[in-house]
Amino acid sequence: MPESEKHHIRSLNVFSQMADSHFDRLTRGAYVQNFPPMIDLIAEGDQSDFLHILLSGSVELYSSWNGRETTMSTVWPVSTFILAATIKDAPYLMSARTLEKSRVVLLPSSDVRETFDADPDFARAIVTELAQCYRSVVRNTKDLKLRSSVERLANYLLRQQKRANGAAVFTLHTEKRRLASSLGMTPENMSRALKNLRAYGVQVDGNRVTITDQADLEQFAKPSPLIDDYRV
Amino acid sequence: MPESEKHHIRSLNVFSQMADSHFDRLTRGAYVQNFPPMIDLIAEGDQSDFLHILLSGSVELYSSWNGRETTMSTVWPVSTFILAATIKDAPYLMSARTLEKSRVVLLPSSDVRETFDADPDFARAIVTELAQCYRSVVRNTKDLKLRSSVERLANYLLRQQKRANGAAVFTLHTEKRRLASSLGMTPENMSRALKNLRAYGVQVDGNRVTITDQADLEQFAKPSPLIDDYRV
DNA sequence: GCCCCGCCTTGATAAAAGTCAATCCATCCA
DNA sequence: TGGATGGATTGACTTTTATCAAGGCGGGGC
Repeated sequence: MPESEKHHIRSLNVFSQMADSHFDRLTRGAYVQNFPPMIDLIAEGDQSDFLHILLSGSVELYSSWNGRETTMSTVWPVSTFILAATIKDAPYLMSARTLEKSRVVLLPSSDVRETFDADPDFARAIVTELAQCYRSVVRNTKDLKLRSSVERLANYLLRQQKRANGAAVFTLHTEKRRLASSLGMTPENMSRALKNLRAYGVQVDGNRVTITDQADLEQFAKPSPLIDDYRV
Repeated sequence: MPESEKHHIRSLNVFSQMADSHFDRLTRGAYVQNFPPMIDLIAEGDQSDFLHILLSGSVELYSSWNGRETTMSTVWPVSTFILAATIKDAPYLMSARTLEKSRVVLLPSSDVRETFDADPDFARAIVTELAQCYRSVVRNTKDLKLRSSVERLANYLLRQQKRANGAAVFTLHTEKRRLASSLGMTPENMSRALKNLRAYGVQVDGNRVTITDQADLEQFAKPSPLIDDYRV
């Protein structure tokens, strides 16, 4: 694994505080790989042999049941994914596929668990990361159970807008069909939901979104820090 | 805090492996309290000053938004709840209320975090517990997004049946309206869903459930270990 | 015992969301 | 350039789920 990329990974919260010696040992067993788009990295049910770290590109986590499929979340660089399975040494609950050409680091799960036991700073970072993941899923459950699909979409747009520094015009970085799936609706329903939001000052052209009436949209969406603020 | 109850708590996975000295220090700052039914222990948004442990009774975790409310999960003794907020020193994402008369231990969050840093065995146990919680929520999300309400109910019944050692007749320990909320539906819809399941060999009388055609129900519900097996 | 209250159920209706099919449109590639 | 491909949209329709209102039923308190 190239030094420059080690450096890149080192800056992740999970690795930033740990001892050099432990980090070196952890990355010694690691390897890096490039994948084309739409390649399955992980199938749900598999044993979790590696902790994955996405260096570039993007990865979709999804799940299937009875012929249906749903997007659970999308991973952007640089971040780890499927940490819980690694920690518990249990089967993956989600599948993962690349959306674009992606570069991924694979850290043997057993090394991660050993390092966890050896390095308190690493342990602290892992547990914080895991707590963060847990809280994300809880917020997502609240979004799903307490809001209608149009409300979920409206709040998603507001969150994306915030990530774009609050600009009135911003771009969707996700295919609409995937967005629909991750928000728990069909593409058709999502298309209509976007039309409904015109009444609250939302204009969409391709993946370019313009919010013409911020106050109106917010009054409709009623964003809450306990659901929508990823920092909480 | 009485010795007998310290002993009780000690048997929890989270505390069983840690050093005696650390356990003693942790429980020194703890206190125990009895609560009547339907008392709010925690309001979402509050700062997480204590890690809670339920000794007896039962506690409902719920969330609200825009005048709506949903049950997130029900806690049975003996277990901790709202661990992630304690670890992250962040506001609670869920509220908690007693359902019955309940006995609860309160451990100051700062003590928990200090002990985490001091005791590697405790750290290991906490991270395992947290990973378990995370995976529970992920499974719940899959249940919500991939299944219809009748399918969720059918699989819930099969899970409860398994907990009752697979007996054909078993009891629901949750009020139906709460069950409906936790499965993401209205009480009316749940009442009809139960009627629908008669066609697959489910008979319900009060909170007494009889499964007359196991194979038929399973063929309909299609339970999956990656959604329904809490051990995975 | 009897009344009240809260939960559960049922029916009628409405709203939300999904399905199916057709069309539009941009992009990629031969 | 032009055809093929796949996503996005739209319309018509069905299914699922929620809402509102009315009864039924059972347990607790007087």
